[in-house]
Amino acid sequence: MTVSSGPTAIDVEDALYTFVDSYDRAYEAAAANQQLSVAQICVLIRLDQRRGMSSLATELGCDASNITQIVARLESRGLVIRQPDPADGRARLIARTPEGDAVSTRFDSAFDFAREAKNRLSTEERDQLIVLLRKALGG
Amino acid sequence: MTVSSGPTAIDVEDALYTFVDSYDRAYEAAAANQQLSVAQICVLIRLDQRRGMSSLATELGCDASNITQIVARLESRGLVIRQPDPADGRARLIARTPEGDAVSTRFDSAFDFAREAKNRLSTEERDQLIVLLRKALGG
DNA sequence: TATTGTTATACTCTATAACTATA
DNA sequence: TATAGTTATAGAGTATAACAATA
Repeated sequence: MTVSSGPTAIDVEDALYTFVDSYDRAYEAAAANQQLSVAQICVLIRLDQRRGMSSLATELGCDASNITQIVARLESRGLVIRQPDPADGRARLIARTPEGDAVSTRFDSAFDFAREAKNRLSTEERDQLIVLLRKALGG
Repeated sequence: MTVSSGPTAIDVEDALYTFVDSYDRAYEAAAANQQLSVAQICVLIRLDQRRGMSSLATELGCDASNITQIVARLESRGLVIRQPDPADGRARLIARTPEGDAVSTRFDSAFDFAREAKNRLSTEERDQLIVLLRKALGG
């Protein structure tokens, strides 16, 4: 009876935790790199097309009043603007300003974690990883 | 010239984002299930052995004053206690109460995301996933 | 009536700075 | 002097409730 020295020496759950934690820390660091919080970046990068607040709240899984505040801070920094929705007098369309576009682009450059992870794998390994992650997620 | 219909039809970066996002949401939901924030759970589950505040701050990558407040809230809910450190008059040792142990255990039950992910994979697939995640992380 | 968004409020997370007590 | 922890403070994230305007 011997103890395995292969990959099973550590648990999948540990490996997942380590990876997720690293991902999250890198994401937060990249946001901080642009002097933005994760919440602010999450809104900003979802504005490739202008859109309403409620769809943002739904997609991000938070209350609409939360989006109001985050957008207000982004607007006060000149990264987004609120426009009236010609099709619905109640709604506002949020759009990135040119400066908001620039910050969003710089964030994409700064967040290199996923790109680097990808680059460390061969084409076959990438396919394997996608299959395994999808299977692990179920549904 | 045909378009691939295999796993490469989606990107590794997308798969990683989806997985991490699902993991994070499940973690937060499990914490909320115990009426605790993620920050509070992060402290609570690291108290299997009693320990000082500064080591918690270092491990969690935050300021000591932050730990002071989180511990104060956990203490006010009866989940941890602050004890004097017999070996260092400046330090306090934080320990879980029996109720804190119970909440920590219930959190472990509630957070079934990683366990479920593991259970969807065969032994060989688990080994593959560990290898790929470690390689993707580099170093 | 239902929906979109805002405002007021309250609690939590978080860091910085200043502080006390001890090493 | 350096370290462990606290307190005060301020900005940000978050939800709930009440609200105005519009559909």
